[in-house]
Amino acid sequence: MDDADYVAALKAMADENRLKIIGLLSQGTLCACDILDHFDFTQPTLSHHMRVLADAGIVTSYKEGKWKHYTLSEDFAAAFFQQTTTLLSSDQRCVCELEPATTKEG
Amino acid sequence: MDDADYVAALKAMADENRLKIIGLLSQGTLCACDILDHFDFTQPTLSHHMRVLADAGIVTSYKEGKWKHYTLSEDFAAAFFQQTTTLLSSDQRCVCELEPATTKEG
DNA sequence: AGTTCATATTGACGTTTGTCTATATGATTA
DNA sequence: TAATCATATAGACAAACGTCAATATGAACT
Repeated sequence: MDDADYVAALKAMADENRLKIIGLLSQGTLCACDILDHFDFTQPTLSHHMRVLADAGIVTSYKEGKWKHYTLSEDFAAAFFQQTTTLLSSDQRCVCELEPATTKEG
Repeated sequence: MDDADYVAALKAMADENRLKIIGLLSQGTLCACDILDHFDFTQPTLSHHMRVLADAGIVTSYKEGKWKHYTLSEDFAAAFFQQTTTLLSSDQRCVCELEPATTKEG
């Protein structure tokens, strides 16, 4: 997980509902239908949120017939902790020195 | 740091430039003018970013004459790590059970 | 008192984001 | 084959967001 991945993960986590989804999945694999039961928003909204979390590398999924099961990515927690440690530790190299000053292409 | 504070912190961190500011400040206190030297954006943009970080409880500041110095909040790192641990640990209570289902008033 | 410097505030603008309704797609069942 | 169920996609919309130029405010200096 490099700095860009860390920012992407933070952006994905920086939504109340997506954070709750992550918390649910930390307890174990769930299908979309089970996840949806925990919220008041519509199915397309959930589909959108799961897409955001998957694109950020936070969750992975597999199909089982009609059902799609989601689970937290295997190495996400460790990588996120490691990046957070790097960011907040005063004896690490400054994160601004690890990236070129140029703007990333969108 | 409760769940709402954690979401607020994540939102504040979920910007590439603000994340770099946090990284800079993890090395020690800096005045706004020194922070600005590390970036290409304008002074009002920095002021806005610092406001966001301060409101999220990530940085604190003090004035010294014309200068305003910023520093990471004393307990931010520990609190952020603690909340992250709670979120991602499979043996903790689910974060969705710690909050009522009602939408927070904006 | 006027000037310079450091920083905050205001308002505008283009972009991004969360949510919905409607619809499409794929799997299963009768 | 049609109906049902699970989920993704498309498009619209309002709100939020990052950035800028212009301006205001406060501190220090001359």
